[in-house]
Amino acid sequence: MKISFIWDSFPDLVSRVKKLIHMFSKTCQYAIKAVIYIHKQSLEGKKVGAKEIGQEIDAPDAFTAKILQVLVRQHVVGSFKGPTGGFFVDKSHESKTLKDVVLAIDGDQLFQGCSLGLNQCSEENPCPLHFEIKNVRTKIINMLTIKSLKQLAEEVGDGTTVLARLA
Amino acid sequence: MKISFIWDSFPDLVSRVKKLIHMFSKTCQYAIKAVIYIHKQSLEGKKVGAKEIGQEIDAPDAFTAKILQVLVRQHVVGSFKGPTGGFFVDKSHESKTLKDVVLAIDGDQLFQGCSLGLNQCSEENPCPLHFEIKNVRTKIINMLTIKSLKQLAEEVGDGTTVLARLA
DNA sequence: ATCATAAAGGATAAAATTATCCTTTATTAT
DNA sequence: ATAATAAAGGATAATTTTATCCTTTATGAT
Ligand code: FES
Ligand code: FES
Repeated sequence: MKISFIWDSFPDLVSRVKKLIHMFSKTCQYAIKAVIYIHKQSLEGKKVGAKEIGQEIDAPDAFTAKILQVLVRQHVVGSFKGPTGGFFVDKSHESKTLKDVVLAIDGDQLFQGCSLGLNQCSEENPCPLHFEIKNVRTKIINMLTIKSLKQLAEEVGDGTTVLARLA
Repeated sequence: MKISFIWDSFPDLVSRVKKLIHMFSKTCQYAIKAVIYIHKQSLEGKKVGAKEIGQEIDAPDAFTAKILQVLVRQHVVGSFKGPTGGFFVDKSHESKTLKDVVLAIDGDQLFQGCSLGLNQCSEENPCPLHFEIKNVRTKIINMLTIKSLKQLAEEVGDGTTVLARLA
């Protein structure tokens, strides 16, 4: 999945400072997809290994394993070692949401930090975007909490949504 | 402005995959602040140099200069070389908004790309966040277009908002 | 015309993020 | 008990983003 840009062909014409900024870090995108996949498999009572997860979400498996370590420590998902081991979720993970996944991986900058990078978001000394950003944050938090991870897993299960795509 | 984390003190306790993800890249944060500052100075008919801009927005000035090159090429701001030269805005930049700044620096991923990193955002083959993300995007675009750059500059001018903070 | 100034541009360097590999530890099946 | 399996963890590498420095080009002041 190598992404190419039109301006890659004309370095001297544009020589633009290119970037691929998303709302979530790449690591966090993997984490979100991994957790949804684990939920999906847990619906059928299956535990899954890091390798399988990596393949299903189109992420490098060693890196996926690292991310899963964090998620286990933060109790977003559970794990067992050894044969028949793997990652899973049970009753104890029921209350977790995508917001918890994002917090575990990307931290709270998206929710709490100053969007323009001032040392902290402050009502007394606000940056130019401060007051507008609140609506955005409300929507983001809503997006990350409105549906349960189980629901999201079911949507993937019935083909309504997908965790990976080919070309 | 060195940011320290509580878990830096307990590497073995947490050894978390830490990250500082914002909505905008650091480069884009600089760009936004730089453009607002240029507008502010242009209100008083002043052109400003990259060095001064860097200092006012608390960004490295050589790096700020690079960012400004891109913004000039994208016609978000204007520039003149030589003595009495510098960066400025005039009538021809009146219609530009923060959205143009973000597009110039971070590209359109935030507005168009798949939030979970699938090769492209697609209605037919949507990722689990696809339908929810739309509301968020509407809000983000609103935030970046509701106020003119001139307005934002005036708010900084009268002290309502700030581009940098000390501690 | 010459000089000083400031942006433009090229080449590198530093830091952070993403990715891989290999060893250790826990668990299960035999 | 032993061997096989899979997560946990450590070390390191590749890539991308951020940052610096130095040279060239354009412009205005003298
Ligand atoms: S978002 Fe910048 S100060 Fe609150
Ligand atoms: S945001 Fe992922 S497919 Fe549209």
